[in-house]
Amino acid sequence: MPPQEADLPTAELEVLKTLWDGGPATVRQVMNRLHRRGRKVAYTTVLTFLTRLEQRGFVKSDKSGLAYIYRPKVTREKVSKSRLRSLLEELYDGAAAPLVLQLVRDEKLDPEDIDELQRLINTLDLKPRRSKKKKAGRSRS
Amino acid sequence: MPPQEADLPTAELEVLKTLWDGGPATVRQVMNRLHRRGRKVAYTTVLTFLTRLEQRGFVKSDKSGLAYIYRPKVTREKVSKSRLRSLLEELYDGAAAPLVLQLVRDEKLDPEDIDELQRLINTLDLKPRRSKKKKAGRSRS
DNA sequence: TGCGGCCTACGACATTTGTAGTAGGAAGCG
DNA sequence: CGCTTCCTACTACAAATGTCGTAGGCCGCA
Repeated sequence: MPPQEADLPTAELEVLKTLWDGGPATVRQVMNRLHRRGRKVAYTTVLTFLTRLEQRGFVKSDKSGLAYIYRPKVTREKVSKSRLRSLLEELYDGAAAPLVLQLVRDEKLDPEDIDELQRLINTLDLKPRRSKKKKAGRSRS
Repeated sequence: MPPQEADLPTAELEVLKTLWDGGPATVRQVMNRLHRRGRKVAYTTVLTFLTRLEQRGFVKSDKSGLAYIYRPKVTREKVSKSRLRSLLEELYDGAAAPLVLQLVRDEKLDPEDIDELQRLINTLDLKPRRSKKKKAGRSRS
C-alpha cells in the first residue's frame, strides 16, 4: 500500500523536496543542493535520509552508472494534501474553511493568485448549487 | 520569548486542543475529554503532556482548589497560522497560493464558506495589500 | 599494481516523543 | 485516627528522529 504521505519527519521531507525542486539526483547531489540552501549536513546523513525515504516508499532508486539515483515516488501535491488534511484534523476537526480564510487573510497573495482563486471559486459556485440563502455568515459555529 | 508555535508534537497538540475546545481543565478532565474522543491514554501521560506544554509556554496552570487548572496561553489561530507557515515553507518555499488553491479544490467547503471566502476576496481585491511597493504587476492571464 | 577517491551498508548515539509506573502529600470519611 | 482516593513530582523506557563514523568495495590513474 502507498505510503502515509502525511507523517514524514521534517528532515526527510527536506530531502524529498530537493528532489522535487531539482529533479532526480544522487546522494552527493542532494547534499550539495542542501548545502547551497545553507543546510549543512554530512554525506552519510543524507544517505540515511534517502534510505529511510525509500523504505517508507517515498522515493525509488536505480543504479545507473556509479551511484544510485533517487527520484520521488510521490508528488509534492500528494504530500501537501495529506499534510493539510492532518492539519485540518488536528486543529479544526476537519473543517477546511478556517484554514482557507486564514491563509487568504494572513499570507500575501499577489493579484494573479487572487484572480486564479476567484476563477476557481466561480466554478465551485456552480457545482454545489443547492442552498442559496445568504444567511449572515457566522464565523464559526 | 514566545513559544515556537509551529513545532509542537502531535500528542501535545491533541491535549492543547481539548483546552481550546472545552475550555480550561484539570488533568483528569482533559483525560476524560480524550477518552470520550476515543483516545485512550493514562492519567499520568496526560499530566506529562500538560507539564511539557507548560514548559514550552503553551499553557499556564493555576492551583485553584485541589488540583491545577490548565488553560491555553496561545490561541488556536496562532498555532494554526504558525503551522501553516511552516507547511508553506517546507513544501513551497513560502508561496501560499498552491496551498490555498489546493484546499479550495480538494476539501469540501459548503456554500456559506464559499460566500465568506468570496467576501474576503472582494475586500482584498479592492485594497490589494501591498506592504511594500516592490514590484507593480497587475497582469492578467 | 597499489593509492586516493567516491559509493553503499551498517552500526552507533544523543534527543525528542509517546506512554506510563511509583512515591509521597493532602483530603474526605467512617 | 486510619484507609481510600486524588493529585503532583519524578523516574523510566521504548520508539522515532537527527547526525555521523567506519569498514569494505569498485575505479581510474601514476
